[in-house]
Amino acid sequence: MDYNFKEIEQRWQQYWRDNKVYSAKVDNSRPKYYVLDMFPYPSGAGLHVGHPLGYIASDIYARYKRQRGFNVLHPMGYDAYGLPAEQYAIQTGQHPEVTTKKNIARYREQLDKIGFCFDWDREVRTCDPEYYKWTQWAFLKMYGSYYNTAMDKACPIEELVAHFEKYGTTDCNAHTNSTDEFTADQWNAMTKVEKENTLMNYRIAYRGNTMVNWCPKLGTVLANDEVSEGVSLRGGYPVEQKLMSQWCLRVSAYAGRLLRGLETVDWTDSIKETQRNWIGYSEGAEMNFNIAGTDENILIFTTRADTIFGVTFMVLAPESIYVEKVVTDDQRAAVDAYLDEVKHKTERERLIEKKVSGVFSGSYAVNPVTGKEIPIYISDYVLAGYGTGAIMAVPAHDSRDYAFARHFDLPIIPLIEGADVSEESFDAKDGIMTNSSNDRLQLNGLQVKEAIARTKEYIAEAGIGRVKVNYRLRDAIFSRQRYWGEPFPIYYDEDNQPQPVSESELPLLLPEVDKFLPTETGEPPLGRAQNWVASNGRPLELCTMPGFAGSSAYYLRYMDPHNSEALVDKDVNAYWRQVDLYVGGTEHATGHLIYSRFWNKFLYDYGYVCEPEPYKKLVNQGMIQGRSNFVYRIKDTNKFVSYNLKKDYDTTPIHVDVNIVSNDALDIEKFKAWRPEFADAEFILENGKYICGWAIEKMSKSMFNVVNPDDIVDRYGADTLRLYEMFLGPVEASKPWDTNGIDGVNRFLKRLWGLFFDGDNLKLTDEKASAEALKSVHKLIKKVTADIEVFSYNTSVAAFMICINELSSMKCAAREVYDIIVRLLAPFAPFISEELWHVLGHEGTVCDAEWPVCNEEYLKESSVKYTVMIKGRPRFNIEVAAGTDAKEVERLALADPAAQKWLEGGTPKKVIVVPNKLVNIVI
RNA sequence: GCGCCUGUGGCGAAAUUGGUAGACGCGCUAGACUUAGGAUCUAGUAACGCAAGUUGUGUAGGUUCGAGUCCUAUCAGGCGCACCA
Repeated sequence: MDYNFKEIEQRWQQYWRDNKVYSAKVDNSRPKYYVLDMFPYPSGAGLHVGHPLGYIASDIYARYKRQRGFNVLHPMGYDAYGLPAEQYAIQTGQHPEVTTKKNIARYREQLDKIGFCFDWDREVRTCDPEYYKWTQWAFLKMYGSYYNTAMDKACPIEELVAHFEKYGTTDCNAHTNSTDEFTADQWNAMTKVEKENTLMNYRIAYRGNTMVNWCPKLGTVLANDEVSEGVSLRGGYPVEQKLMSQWCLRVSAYAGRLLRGLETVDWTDSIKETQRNWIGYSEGAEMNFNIAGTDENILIFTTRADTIFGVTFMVLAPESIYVEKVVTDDQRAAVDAYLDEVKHKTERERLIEKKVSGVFSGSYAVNPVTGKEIPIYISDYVLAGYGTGAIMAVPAHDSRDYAFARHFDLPIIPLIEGADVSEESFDAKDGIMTNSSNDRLQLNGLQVKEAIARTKEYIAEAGIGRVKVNYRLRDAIFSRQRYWGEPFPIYYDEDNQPQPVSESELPLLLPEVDKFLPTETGEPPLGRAQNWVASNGRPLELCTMPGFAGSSAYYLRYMDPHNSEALVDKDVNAYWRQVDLYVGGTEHATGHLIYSRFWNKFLYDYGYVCEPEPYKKLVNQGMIQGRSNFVYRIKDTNKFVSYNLKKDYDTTPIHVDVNIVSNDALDIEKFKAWRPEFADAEFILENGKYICGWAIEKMSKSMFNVVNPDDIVDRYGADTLRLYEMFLGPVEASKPWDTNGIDGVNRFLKRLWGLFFDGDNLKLTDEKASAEALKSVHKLIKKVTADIEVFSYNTSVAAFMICINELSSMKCAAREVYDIIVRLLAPFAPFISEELWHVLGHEGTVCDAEWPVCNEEYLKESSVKYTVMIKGRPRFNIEVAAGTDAKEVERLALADPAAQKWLEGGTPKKVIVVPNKLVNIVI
């Protein structure tokens, strides 16, 4: 009986499905373990061989944990809302739901073949109303909340209203982007609309006028993490800045907690660092600069308070609210011209040009420490969105201020001893202060760090500002002018004010539309829907939510996917708690992984979930690149020359489908059939073969290097695919796919099979295993157990191969040995393990087979080999009884004739004995 | 510019964390078997050298009896952030 993987895999796949082998249930008597993969967007192209890499890695871990007695939750679902299905719908008229369903079916088929232990009863789809009901529910909760900065958590907005009614904004600890202040009387005198508008400055989900990344080609706004270098990540279309009224999430209120939370999770340093960068903590001070001749102040933020004596001018962002207050009549025309110019530049142009521009406002500000008057400029090198949108410029110690000062010929005052600012600014926070003392504040002679601290103290004492922490993280823009997304549970009342749809009306279903394009009047596609009104007849919001909405809390829904009363039941959540192991790509470092943590923390604030962080450990699988093959056509002919002969000809490399190449040798017949123009191609061969060239490139259709996992499964079986993907290298590393090496692992499985069967007969016996065989297999237990814990699967697979080779050469047929091997192999190659598990006479399924324990007794050696090093090289070996002490080993080594030959009768300078390893003799 | 990561055979990669560098697999070479096949098995395979030996982990130093591993500098590649005050 040969290893018939096709038959085995089909049979067990069916069995697992029929018997719901991988279904998980809450069981308080057993410890839980939650293994999660980032769920895929079901694209039309299907899976290629790179996609399952992470799934295989997590599947191995999930199966391993189960064998170790954990109650494992390992679900899978689909991130089903997204742009590609909608773009496809626009082109073809095909409803995105139809496309999505079709793609999901295809994904499921591909995933099933690979033998994952997903609990499919828990599948979620973000576009399913039963699912997005809870996305909408969370949005309503955020709408009904504000961020209490004293308690450092979200609280009901009603509490804020009560505070306003009693005290106005006095002692109000609420996160806001508004600087407005009002008394209780003023609040109480406000109209309903005014109150609503004011509250929008506090809600966690709010409607705000913000500068957004507008992508005209896609007809929608994009989040910061969906834009890179001025173009959209999806599609690569140009993106411009535009002031728009949009739904936003007050993610910035959580910046501090998102930052601190990173210390409590087990993620790689690089991804934590990426998040830290994105959150952008900076500690500094806010200071008020009086506008000369008025009682108005300009608030600035600086991390270099110590440089206050070197401030020679101020700069406002063009969008700054202060601009209007400082423009004088004679500068009005110049300022307007500049603002106009800036507005017409896209962010991309601004970045590319990088030339100094700006305009004088006409006004002066008073330096609060020196009392000196300094000019106020307006320039786009200051960003409205960071800090206060206004800076104090210190050209001597900031390169951007320096460039500006040079351009406008403004004074440059050095403040650090020995700093040469004739050619460039001195930006380092290092040195001794100078030129920095007056009767109010003395910094001269201090180190920069001391000066910063001293200045901060002074600012507080003198009441001209305060110590302030600033974050780069901005609020998330939550509206998309698109069809294929979650509708907002929001309608607009008679005053055109947004109002929440009642929770009892959720889910608010996505309506049908005739076309998936904006309306003639430029409204989002939902504007085409008939009867798109709330139960009270008022019009509903036309935007939909962005992609990250549905993926932010999906891991919670898996815990309790069919609950119609709650996102997740409290007791159920208290059992599964959080994801213990999360596996996915690094591309979500600043998107999904931030939003999801934010969303989780918000739910945590209300006690809906019991853990402040959603993902305890994170493993980032690497990308699998493609390995392209090339043929070389001799110019102006239809003749192709083999790789190693091409240097004699003038050739053009042409991508050739990797599926008609094997070990870099071209299948000429298939090549001729591949494309009509190659039908009568001629070849110059080497050794009777046509050898192709190769290169590592991204796996993509256009490079003809896409390898489909289905093809591999058909040819070698899922177990071989799984083992090979793991054998390629560390899970975290990016590496090229090269089908060439797959024979090696396939051979391993065949050999294993061959150890069980001799023809149709079972070869195994109940004989006692030899000490040698036991040693080999217990070494394997030790190695594989240690490797799995650190995701070093490639070395595990190697260890299996070594063990099988050893058992094979010692002709071991002892059942007890193979019983252990099957248990160990089960997470890696579940199909063949399942089959062999039953061949060994076991009942049940191998995924419940107990994980074997290494018995160190078997590994003990009676004697130990020491390598003797002389002059830094291994020279000979000695063998001594196990447990011989170091002194004795040294004596034996020196007594050896070989050592004597090197020593030539002398004595060694030094002898080092490393226990059980080596003796180093220094002469 | 700031921050993080990675450099080891023809290729993918190992190295018990400071102890015989290159495990394991691919490829390659030779051989065996065979109704030539993209099957199986055996042996070899870092480089130089007939050999004893010598040299080898991007480069240059350093610490150490001993460095792929630790320290300093430097080069190359990748990733993240970026007029962030």
